[in-house]
Amino acid sequence: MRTPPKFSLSCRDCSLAELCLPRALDTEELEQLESKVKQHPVLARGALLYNLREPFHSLYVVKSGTLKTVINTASGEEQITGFFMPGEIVGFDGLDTGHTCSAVAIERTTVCGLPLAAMDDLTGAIPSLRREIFRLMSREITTDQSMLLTLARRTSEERIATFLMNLSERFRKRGFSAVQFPLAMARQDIGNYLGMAAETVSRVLTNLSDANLISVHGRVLTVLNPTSLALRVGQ
Amino acid sequence: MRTPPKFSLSCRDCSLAELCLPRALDTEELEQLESKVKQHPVLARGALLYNLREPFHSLYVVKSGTLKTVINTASGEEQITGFFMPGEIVGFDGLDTGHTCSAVAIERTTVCGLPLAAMDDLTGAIPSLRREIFRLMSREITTDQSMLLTLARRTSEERIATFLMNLSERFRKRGFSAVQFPLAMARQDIGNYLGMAAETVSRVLTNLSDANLISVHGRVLTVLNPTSLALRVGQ
DNA sequence: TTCATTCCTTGATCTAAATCAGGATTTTCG
DNA sequence: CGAAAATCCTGATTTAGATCAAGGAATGAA
Repeated sequence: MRTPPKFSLSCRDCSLAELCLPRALDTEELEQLESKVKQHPVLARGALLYNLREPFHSLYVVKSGTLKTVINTASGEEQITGFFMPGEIVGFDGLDTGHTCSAVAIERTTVCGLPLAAMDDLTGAIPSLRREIFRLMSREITTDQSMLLTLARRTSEERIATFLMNLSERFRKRGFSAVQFPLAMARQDIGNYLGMAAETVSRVLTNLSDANLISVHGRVLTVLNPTSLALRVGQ
Repeated sequence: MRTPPKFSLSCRDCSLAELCLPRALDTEELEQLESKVKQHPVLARGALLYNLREPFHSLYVVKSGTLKTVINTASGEEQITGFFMPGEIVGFDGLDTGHTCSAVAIERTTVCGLPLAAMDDLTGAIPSLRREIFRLMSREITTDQSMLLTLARRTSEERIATFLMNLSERFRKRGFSAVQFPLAMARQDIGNYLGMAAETVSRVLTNLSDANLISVHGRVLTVLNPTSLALRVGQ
């Protein structure tokens, strides 16, 4: 069996501003923001970016790799609340009373951060940045809520189809291919996130492959028939 | 059968500041905020506070009654994403590209609002208000995410127990009884929210009543054994 | 009050997906 | 590289909860 092409996505020389706040700021404001952005050491697979209950330190932008956010329950169980791909911001959960989940790298991942103090100052000084942060947080709320729609009373196939279409759309928005992208997370993690057993994830992916809607080679997913796949979402 | 006592919860003469931003603002700032808060006509049962896709107009605080937020899918199906009780803020979903859900009164409800322009000005002028809004939005993100935990791989009893404990805690925080409170929403709505059939909601409530953990009379729910009920959550 | 509507409960049946089990494949790392 | 570990796939069985069905309370309007 041929070795599947390994590929990874990254935003080289990224900055928080470039990646996440397109057109919201003018050049001077961008520079102000840039100057406050801190680089962060590379995260190995399994490394923590921040931990549950830790006080808020920074907002982070993923430059390359993938993070998952996890709620750890008392009994050691874990529930994944989100995956974060290059260009996406993670950390909004921590602004109230510290982080309510942990952020873990599921592969080698690089990020940069905007520290709290800088965020506090800049959002006061730059109205358009303030509005942009409000917008981004609002979008996170919307995203989480649409996830409720994905979980409640949906079949396993509908959940997987929704998940794949969602990934595709997010990669497209960030300038990557919407048709072929890495599926960095394990079946176990997908199942955990979507509220189903890993075995079921596997079965559904097999079914979708057999129906020629997708193909999966190693970590690389290809959408063969986006239209038909969208139908399986079945709103 | 005796008629159950009807009771409703309300925050009389409430203001956004008093209800939601305790201790964050000084007297002068409070007055600034107060002066911008707009009263809103009473909402009858079933009335819309705002509609899906409507541009953002205000943040609203519930003074009395209950609202639900609903995503309407193309096929006419609806998914409830949240319930909002007296003292809680609704509308954060609209700050990005307009409202992504509708807010509907499930009983006679009164609210007051903070218009966008006022929010924009005041969050610029008052750093502590800005931080408070960030905190409130962060909390909404956290709430939605913990809902994912409630929905994913939980039994129907665990979901209902979680839902009831959550309501109890929210009423307690707002100064109402944590032990006896109104269950304003229909079984159908609870089921929709928790991703289960209305019949199952009914069965689980019956089981919990039979086990003497709760009692339900009309719209009034009483928690008879909070400790045992908490165990049914099964983290 | 009475009637109509909506809401709630309970029972019987059916099904999607969990669980259990085993083997195959891929990845990791010394 | 090669062995160990992790991950993935597929089949058989079981079960929680959906669905179908019907009668009973509560609510609201006339």
